[in-house]
Order: sequence, then structure tokens, then C-alpha cells
Amino acid sequence: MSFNHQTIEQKWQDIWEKNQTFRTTEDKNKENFYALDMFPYPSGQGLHVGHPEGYTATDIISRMKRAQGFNVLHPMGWDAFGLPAEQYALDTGNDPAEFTEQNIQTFKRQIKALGFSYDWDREINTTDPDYYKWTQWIFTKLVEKDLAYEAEVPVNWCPALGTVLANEEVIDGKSERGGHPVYRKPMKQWMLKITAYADRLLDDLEEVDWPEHIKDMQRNWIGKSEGAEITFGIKDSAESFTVFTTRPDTIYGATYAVLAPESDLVDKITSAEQKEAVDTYRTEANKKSDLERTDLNKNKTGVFTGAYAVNPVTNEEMPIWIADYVLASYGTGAIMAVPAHDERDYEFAEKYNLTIRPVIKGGDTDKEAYTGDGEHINSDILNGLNQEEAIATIIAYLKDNNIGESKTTYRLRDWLFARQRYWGEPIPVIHWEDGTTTTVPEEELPVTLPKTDEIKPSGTGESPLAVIEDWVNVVDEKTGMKGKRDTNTMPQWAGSSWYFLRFIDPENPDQLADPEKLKQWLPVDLYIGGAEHAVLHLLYARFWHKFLYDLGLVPTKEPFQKLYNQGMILGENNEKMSKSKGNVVNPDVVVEEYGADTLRLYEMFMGPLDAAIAWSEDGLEGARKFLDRVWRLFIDEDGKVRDRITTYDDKSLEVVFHQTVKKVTEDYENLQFNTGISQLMVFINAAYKADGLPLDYVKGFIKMLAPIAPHVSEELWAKVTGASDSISYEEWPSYDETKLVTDEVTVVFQINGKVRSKAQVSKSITKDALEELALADSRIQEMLEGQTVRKVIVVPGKLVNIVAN
RNA sequence: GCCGGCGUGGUGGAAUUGGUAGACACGCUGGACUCAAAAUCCAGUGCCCGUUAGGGCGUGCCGGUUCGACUCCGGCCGCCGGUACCA
Repeated sequence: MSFNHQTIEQKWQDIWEKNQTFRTTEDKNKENFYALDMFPYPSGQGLHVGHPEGYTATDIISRMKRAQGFNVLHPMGWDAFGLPAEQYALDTGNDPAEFTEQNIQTFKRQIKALGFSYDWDREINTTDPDYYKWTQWIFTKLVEKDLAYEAEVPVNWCPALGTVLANEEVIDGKSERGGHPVYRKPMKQWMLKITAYADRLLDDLEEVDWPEHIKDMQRNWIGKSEGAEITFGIKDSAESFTVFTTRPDTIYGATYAVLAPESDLVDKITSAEQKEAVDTYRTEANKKSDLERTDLNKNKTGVFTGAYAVNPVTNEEMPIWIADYVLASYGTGAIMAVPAHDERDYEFAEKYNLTIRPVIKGGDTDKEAYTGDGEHINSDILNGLNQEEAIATIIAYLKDNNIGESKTTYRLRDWLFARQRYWGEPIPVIHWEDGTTTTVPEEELPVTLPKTDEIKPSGTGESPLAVIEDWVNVVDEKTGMKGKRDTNTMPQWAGSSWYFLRFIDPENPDQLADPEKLKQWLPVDLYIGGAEHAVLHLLYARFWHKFLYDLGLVPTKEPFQKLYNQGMILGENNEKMSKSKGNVVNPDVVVEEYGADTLRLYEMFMGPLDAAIAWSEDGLEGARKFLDRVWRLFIDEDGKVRDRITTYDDKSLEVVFHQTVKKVTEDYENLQFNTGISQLMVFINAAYKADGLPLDYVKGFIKMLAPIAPHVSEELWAKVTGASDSISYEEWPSYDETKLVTDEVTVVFQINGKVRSKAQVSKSITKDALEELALADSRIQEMLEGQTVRKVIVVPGKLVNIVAN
């Protein structure tokens, strides 16, 4: 007989809720552990089987930590602002707030059905004014500290839709909906000066326990590069421009210059003959995204402006081109091109027949650019120097002659913080009629989103808020001055940049969280979410955290001590699950048919947590079979505990039990759930073969199964022990080092690296004795017949390798 | 393009610091139970040759280092994620 998952799961979820089993304890005598999931966007699709993968992982750790005597903070909430709700509102005329609320209720019901041990008293929602009051408050602090500013930044403007589009809503220069043309149009927008924190965001990666590849991605994203800025004059003109280069030492090899097509200078210097070509090119370039311009476009294009720059070191004249492989947003938006020693410049020079002049020995610049180190040539004062010496020399020269200086730039750009949308946190700023701009004072926060019957595009590119007159227009009570509210809203990243702080003190009306509580819980001990957040969300959250640290509001430099990224669960056809491909698995159906325990077990057993793995109905069934097998081992046909469970220990399971406790505990700790579960299976296989099942081992096993399959484990625990309390706070099992290994181990005897024989030996056998034993082995002797032994390698407890020929 | 990751049986995967490749599971084959089937329990299962004993091959491909390479190094090929307004 197997267990009835529907009855058992409902029963224990009710008990947990009634007893508030998972309410966060704040016992001063216990250590604290903060296990956090990346909170979800509650989409209209409902929960996806991908969500519970990470949630199960943190839940296992939370449950184990409770059993190990920690206070555990394990909360859940909703990152509920976002584009889909707004789109839905535009399409249907419904209120995004109501739509979002419904979605949240669906998500919550689905998540609860999976038996996660969240403290629901701490649930938060980024669209709740009590929450976004503090998101807005942080913004006003950023303004106060000059880390927020307004700038003209191009957006994807679609006149036909009367709205601004997200990058992903633009496909090949046309709107995703309707296929209307999209243009890049500058708009005044709020920016956050994340670049001011670039060095700290880079350096403090050393302090956190994150996967190295995620740190690498962040390092590359920040993209610190050291070089120099050099100012070039323009022939027959008073104008000049500055380039950034990481290789100032190659300046003698600079044969032309390139400006970004957007550069204002282009208008001033373009010759009459070239004007038409330049204008055409600029129009074309304006249609492309940065990505298309630099990387996807291997075939570089550009146009000569008709003007010449003057190399400030050689006084040589160099033609000035515009080309879209130079981005206005990086460095100074201008480069000196050294085709002999830069691959991009080389390709461009080849195409347009520009001079390629080598200034470093090594490589063959007739064939390709040489980017390596070497002796400088054709370089006057740098001749004979290597790269490092030449860079130092030329920078000193530039500085002495006032034509340049050393400079560090970052690929990281400031954070575009405004969206022309309705469904986001309103930016708490008022623009007054006298031209001044103020932030809304703390006592007037939050600036709430106005309710409206109809959300419609403003038609100007501004957000739909712009047409809600009685919200936009304000009058200062004291002075009578008129003003307009900023109609931009914040990006979704805003609410998720500090939510982990609010979980610590979710209802505090006076501050974003009590500093004393923050001190007790921060940093987050374990943070799990999708790898797609490896850069943006994590970088933005770190930035805000550091800013709050500087204000003295949080006690740690970094928010997340240990980070892990779960992989993706693919459809059975090995493709990403999507409605259109028809390969989406609905967790509700799985819970109904197999139970939450089975789903949790399967998702943890299917492979390493960070791997992308295809869903398999067979695998799911296998997980259920294991739980049935465990149940049958302990419980008989009549639902009674089996007689085989006894207090007598014949020692036949002793070694495997201690091995299991060790391996399971370590594997859970390291998030290697698939191998931990396989060890649980090994134990059960051994237990099936044993005559009697010592009660202590049975109890230990159930405790280890409980974090993964909590409902069935609670039921087994209740039956086996007769206890009425939850297993949640039962002490985690421990193991005895001395009972981990048998006295005898198998060693292999190899000849030239191939296994030829095996033997059972005592684990304490000496090296010499083992070698002797190997050489005396009858099969080894046979194989060695007529050969000379050249060397013998002995690895104690493992193998003997005999090299012979 | 750039950044990051991954390629192991029929399938998902396992394998400390380089030391028995394939743990565990799915699937498949056989047996027990059954009138029969399902379920369950037990046994087998990398591929090729061989009746057995045993031998050969084998971790995407090519090469290297080593007594010994899934693991380290060089060069390829393929797939996946991110790429700044999707969440």
C-alpha cells in the first residue's frame, strides 16, 4: 500500500499553519540564518515548474538549519510591478493593480501547496504603497547625495503606438506589436550614478562567497580598463576632440580617427562634399541598437567626414571618419585608430584602404593586426621599449605637454532609472513653474499611483500618468507656486534592490527597517535564483546596499554572502518551456497526481541544481516510487509500523547509516541535493536487505528525508515515534567518524595503467606490503611473464600501478 | 561579436588534490508472486569480439603533458544563458 499524498499533504499544511510552525524565531541563544529566494514576478501564467527548483533548495537548507538549532528567516514576497500587467491594462482597460492582486493570489496558493516553510507573516509586495514609500525614500536620498541626475538619453520611440518601447519589444527596428517603425529619440530621464561605485562593486566581490563565474561576469560587466585620454586638434579649425585608448603607446601608429556617428562635433567639421554621405549614414546608424552596431555587425561600415585631425605627438594629419563601431556611450565616443595593432581598426582600414603602419615588432601586419607585446619601432621616443615601459613613457610625455593624461574608464554605464510607464513606483519629484525641481519630502511619501479608469498612451512618449491632470498638477500650499509631478516611474529593478532588507522588519512604519534587526540578520546567508540575474539585479542590489551602508543604515558592505544560481528546467523536448511550444508542465497537475513531496524530490534529484535539465515524466514517477518504497519499508499494509523496526542493532546497517548522515549533511550544505538523495536511496536499498531496522537509524533517516519531502516525513515521524509534535525542530542526526569505513578495502593492481587484478586488503596495510602483494598476485605474475618491471607506483588504499615492458 | 557555462551508457546523471569511469535513478531483459495483468520483490544491464575464461574499445573532435587524464595544457566543433527597458 502506498500513502495518500492528497490527504497527508493537506493535513500537515493545515497543522503547520495552525501552529505557526515556521514563524521566524528570534531566540537570542541561537545563531541566525537568512535563506532567501529571488522573489518572483507574479505573472498571469501562474507558477512554472522552474520556480520551485530554487525554492525547494532554500527550503531544504532552512529546514535543515532549524533542525540544527538556528533561528531561520525564510520569507517570500512579490516583485509585482512590471510590463505585462501594464500591457494587459492597455489591452483590456482593466486595472493593473487588480490584475496583479489576482496573480499574486494564484501564485500564493500554488506556492503554499508545495509545503515551503515560509514565514508568511513577513510577505511583502513591491506595489504596496507602504513598501514603495521606502523605495521612493531611497531615491530621494540618492538625489540628496547627487547620485541621481537628469540627462537626455535616447529611448525607443514608436510614433504609431504613441509610446516608448522596451528593447525586447523592438524587433529589427519595428515594434513587436503592429510592426510599426521605431526611432531612437532623446528624452530627459533620471539616471543613477552607479559608476561612482564601480571600483567598490569590483573590489568587494572578493568578500563574498559566490560562484567564480558569476563574479567574472560582474567583473566583465563593470569592465574596468586603464589607459589614457588624448586630445587631438582639428586641421583648419579651433575644434578638438578627446579619445580614450588603452594603448597610448601605439599613438605613432594612429593613422586615422573615428567619431561615433552621434557626436555633435560631426556637424561642425564635416566638409560640404561629404555632408550628404555623412547625413545618410547617421540616419541609418540611428536605427540600430548598440548590439547590432558593434558585435553582430562584423562587416564594419563608416564614412569619411572630409576633416583631418592632428596627431598631437607627431603633428601628422589623420582623416576623421564616423563609424558605428564606435559607441557614443563608451569612453569618449571617439578613438584614434591604430589598425596595425587593433583588430577592429585593422578590419576597417582594410575595407576602406586606410594606412596600416606597424609600431611594434612581432606579427605580420600584412595579414592581421598584432595585439601582443613587443619592441616599439617607428615611434621616436618609444623606440626600443616594451609595452609597459612605452605606456609609462608616453603618459608622462602627454601630461608634460598638456595633451593627455592617464584615465580609467568603465564599461559600466550609469543606470537609466526612468520608465515611461504607469505601472511602477512614481518618481517622487516635482518640477516647479520657476524651473526648479524638488523631491517630495519624507512626510508626504509615498507618492501613490492614481487610480484611473483607463490607462492610455500619452502620445508624447511620456508615461500614461502625464494625461491624468489632477494627479500631475500640484500647487505648493505655502507659496501657491504651481508645479507638475515627474511622470516617469521606476524600473522593476528598483523594488528588488532592497526587498531583502524589508523582510527583516516588514511592517516598520518609521524606517525602512530597524537597524538593530538588520544587524542581527544581515548579510543574507544564502541567496538562490536564476542565472539570468547574474549581472543586473545583483549589481543594482549591491549598489543600493553600498549606498545605504554609506548612509549608515545597513551594517554590511555586501548584501548576499553566499549566492547560487539554479539552472533552467526545460521541456521534455529539451527546449525552453513555452506556451507556444506546448511543452509547459503545470505544477498544480503534478501536485494533484503525484504530490508536492514527489515534485520537490524529483526536482532535486534530476541533476545538479545549477544545470539546465529537461523535464521527464518517467523521472517524476521514479521519485514517487522511491517515496512509496520508503513508506513500505516502515509501514505495513494496514498502515501500522512494521515489526522489523526494533531497538536491537545487529550492526549490519551501522556503516551505511553513518556514511549516509555524513554524505547527506555535507551534500545538503553544499547544495548537492542530487547526490545527497542518491545516498538516501543507498541507505534504503541496504535497509531492504537487512533483517532488522534499528529505531535510531529509522528516525535519523526520516529526519534527513524531511527537508526534501516534508509531508510524508511528518506522517512517518508521527507513526514511528508516536509523537504529536512536528519533526521540524527535531535535532539533526550526527555521525561517528570511526564508524564510516569497513576495515577491508578493495585495491586494484594495474599494469601500465590498465586494471589487471584486484584484492581485498586491510585499510592499514603499508606501502611496501601492498607492493609485495601486487607483485605476488598470480594474475599479475602471469601478465608480467617475459617483461621487465621499470617502476612501481603505490597509492595506499587505492592502487598499485606496475610499469613494465 | 563580446561575457559566462556545458558536451560522460538507450536516458537524467555520479566520480576528493590527476588514481577502479558509469554511484543513484529511469528504461530495458530475465526470474519470483498472480488464472492473468498491473504493482511489488530479486537478479542482470557501457559498446564490440568470445560458449566460458578473457580480450579490445570507450567521457564532443584533434594533439600534448604524465606511470596514470572525464579531470591539466594547446587547437577545433556543437549546444545553452546574459548582452543594460522581458521577468
